[in-house]
Amino acid sequence: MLIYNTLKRRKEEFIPLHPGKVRMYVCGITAYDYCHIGHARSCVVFDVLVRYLRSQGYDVTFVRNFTDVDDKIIKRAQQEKLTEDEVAEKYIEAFYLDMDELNVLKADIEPRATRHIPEMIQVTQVLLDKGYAYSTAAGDVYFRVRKMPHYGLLSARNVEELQSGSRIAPDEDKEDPLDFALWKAARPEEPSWESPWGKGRPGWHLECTAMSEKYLGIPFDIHGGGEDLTFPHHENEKAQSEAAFGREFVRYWIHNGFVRVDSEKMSKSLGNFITIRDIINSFHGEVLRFFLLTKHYRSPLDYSDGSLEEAEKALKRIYWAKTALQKELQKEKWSKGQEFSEADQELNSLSQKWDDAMLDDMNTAEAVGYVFGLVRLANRMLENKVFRKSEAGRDVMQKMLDQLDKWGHSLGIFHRPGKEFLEELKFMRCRRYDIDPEFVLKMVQKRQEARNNKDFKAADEIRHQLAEQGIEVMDTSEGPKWDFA
RNA sequence: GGCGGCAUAGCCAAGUGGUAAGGCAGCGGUCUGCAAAACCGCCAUUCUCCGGUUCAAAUCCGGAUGCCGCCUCCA
Repeated sequence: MLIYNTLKRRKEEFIPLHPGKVRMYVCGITAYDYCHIGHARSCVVFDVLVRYLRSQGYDVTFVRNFTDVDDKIIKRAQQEKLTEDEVAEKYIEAFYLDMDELNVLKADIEPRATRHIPEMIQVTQVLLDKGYAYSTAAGDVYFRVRKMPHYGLLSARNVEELQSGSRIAPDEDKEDPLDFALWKAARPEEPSWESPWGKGRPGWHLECTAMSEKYLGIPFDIHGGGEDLTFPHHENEKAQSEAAFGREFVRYWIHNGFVRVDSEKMSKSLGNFITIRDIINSFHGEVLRFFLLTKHYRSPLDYSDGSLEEAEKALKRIYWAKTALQKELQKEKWSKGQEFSEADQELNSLSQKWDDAMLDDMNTAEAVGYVFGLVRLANRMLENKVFRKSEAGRDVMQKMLDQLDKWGHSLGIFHRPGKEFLEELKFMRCRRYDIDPEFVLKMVQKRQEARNNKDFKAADEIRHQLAEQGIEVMDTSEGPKWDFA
């Protein structure tokens, strides 16, 4: 598999350190607020990476942390009149609920910073012993950035430029403005832990070093996160880890692109963020997940309500085909004769292309294109009566469904029973447009009565009435059905 | 100011040297009492612009313009 390594700034063949095993660490959330679509993207992207690596036969150990001690949590605790622990607990719980909606799997290990204070103190002590860190009279401990010769390699900047362009607040106690805190001396009213340097709390970057070393060992294979973490977080994490352990920290650095709104980064500080729970009020979680995968993970992704509507329609198309296949396969009698090797070959070809796309830096956008290739193939074949009724056709149909399942397993979508999912979508739409499904059903029944009486004029009137609300009535062999246009 | 990225149809979007995937919208046809879905056909001689390299460029190089990100907490 080819993976774009931020450190090298190019795609590289992914070769794990231990054959068949992948050790992967992704920076999780700071638990002080509800997750927005940007968090959703990061979580979904790395969830797909884990799923796909597993589908390729790798034994993946996936660690995703929770930052539960931090300035923002402290501030939030004061605002909400809760303890820091309660704040973290509240938003971690919310995180899990959101991830369930998005069908994001739990990581194998989900460590929290506050439960690894001794490990962090130990790393700090090693850095002090090795001369990479220094403590101040105030009880802070800082990392000596200039002592690391390759500092800046990951984020493509050099220390001189950082210095000159510095918006870094000079700190009286720091030897150098570039130095960053490993340990912060306690301030009143803030959570703190005993340490050899007095009471205090860990700096942000330290937890990832301590916990990844503990659960994965160094070096490990993949470290991921949003691209805004590249600097300073990952750069600092890398520096302190390599200084402490004296060897390479991470082999492949993977960063996902931002979600944007009106061409601007979605972020807390800009206040233009939309939370996951806002979305799933009116859109199915799977629609959001699908939308997030329709663009390559490293590109910026523009969010709008319209783009979700579009994703919903596209996803619906896939489920329609899935439902049609499932329905055909319920038959019990099948006829002999006629092969459908062309369809079979096309299916194989799509399967190959899909893997090629995923193996090339996880190109889910291209891969989704091949899913539609299958949808079109399935629909086309389903037009053929002989195909639908023959054993050979049945085998191809089953293979199509299996393929869809397999792809869906990696992408974390298309896994719902088709009919059920389409009903759920309909329900979401009713809620979004404030339409009463009972009322619609009544109208549909009324129209059917008119139709039975051959009163097509009255029937059409109801059709038009419903159409004004964006509702289509479909006359099928199983009676009338309705859905949004 | 420094560093980095992006620019493909009405919209979204894939495509890093071999002649423009896919989705949405739209148009024509089949099907239908009328529709919807589905199917068939159409929908970028061209990839922001200007130069260059090459038998061959959306893809490589140089320049211009526009947009965005990082350099401060941020997925």
